Amino acid sequence: MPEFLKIGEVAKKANISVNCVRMYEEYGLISHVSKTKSGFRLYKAEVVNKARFIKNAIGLGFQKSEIKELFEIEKTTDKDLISLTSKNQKINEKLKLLLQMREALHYYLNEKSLNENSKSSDYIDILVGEKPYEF
Amino acid sequence: MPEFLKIGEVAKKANISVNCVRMYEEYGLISHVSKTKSGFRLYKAEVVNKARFIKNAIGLGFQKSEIKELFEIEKTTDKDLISLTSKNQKINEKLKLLLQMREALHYYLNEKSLNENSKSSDYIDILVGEKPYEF
DNA sequence: TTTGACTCTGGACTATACTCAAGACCATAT
DNA sequence: ATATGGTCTTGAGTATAGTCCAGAGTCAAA
Repeated sequence: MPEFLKIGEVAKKANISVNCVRMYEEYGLISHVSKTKSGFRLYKAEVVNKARFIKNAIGLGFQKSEIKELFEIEKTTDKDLISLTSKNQKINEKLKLLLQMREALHYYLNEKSLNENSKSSDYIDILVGEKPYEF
Repeated sequence: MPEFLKIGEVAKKANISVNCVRMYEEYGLISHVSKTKSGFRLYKAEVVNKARFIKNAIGLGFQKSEIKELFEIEKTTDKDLISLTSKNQKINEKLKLLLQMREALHYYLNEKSLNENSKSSDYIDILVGEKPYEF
């Protein structure tokens, strides 16, 4: 007999608010398996991972509509692989920018503290992509 | 004699709206070097990169306040390396999630289309991090 | 010198993703 | 049985990052 979770437990485990869980459900990103006779939502344990993922993806600038699309990819026909590769492209663009940011921080944390000759403007240049980081 | 850009040129090159450039400036993320006697803002060419970066960073879920902090890192004393490493941590978390998303998509794009035995639920499991992707 | 494109300031409006509050019901430990 | 805390629905309010508009001034080419 599977143990179901009430909304508060899901919220706590996913580290989001109860209202937020309801919002995600309202938007069709997650769903409950059943309700108690008194109307309490009951969720499968997997929902916690999904909810946490949604929160993280939103923190990465994805919109709920995009996240919904990601969840529905398994239902896509072979024909709309275009939208799939466009998502992959978007992810790669985000990755590229994050790596650029990380390189700039690493430059600042390592090189600058060791090398007095490094100009402080180099950091910003690497950060915004004006100067590639390569050493 | 350096060529300065008017706000419309910055906006066009950075692929954002004129209003957006003004918002970024108002928030202290960018600034103009001078104004024409008639009051038109004049920007250095580098501002374009910075504006594009700001837009991208916002698309990655960073807030303008965080981006401002990133820009001000060069002014930080050696003492607040804590906040620096926390930023690095945040970037690494975002990278991890993006890689997870990319792996799920790759799984869907490659494995699933070739292997009829792959379950469609595997994709979601990899996507939300319930099942690591490793092959 | 007039036309059309650009810029200025200021303020209202929008979209997205929440948060908070009210009033009522449910669950359970003491 | 009752107090405490969780949950329900509905609806209003908030934060962030913008967009849009009005009315006025500016610039440059025809």
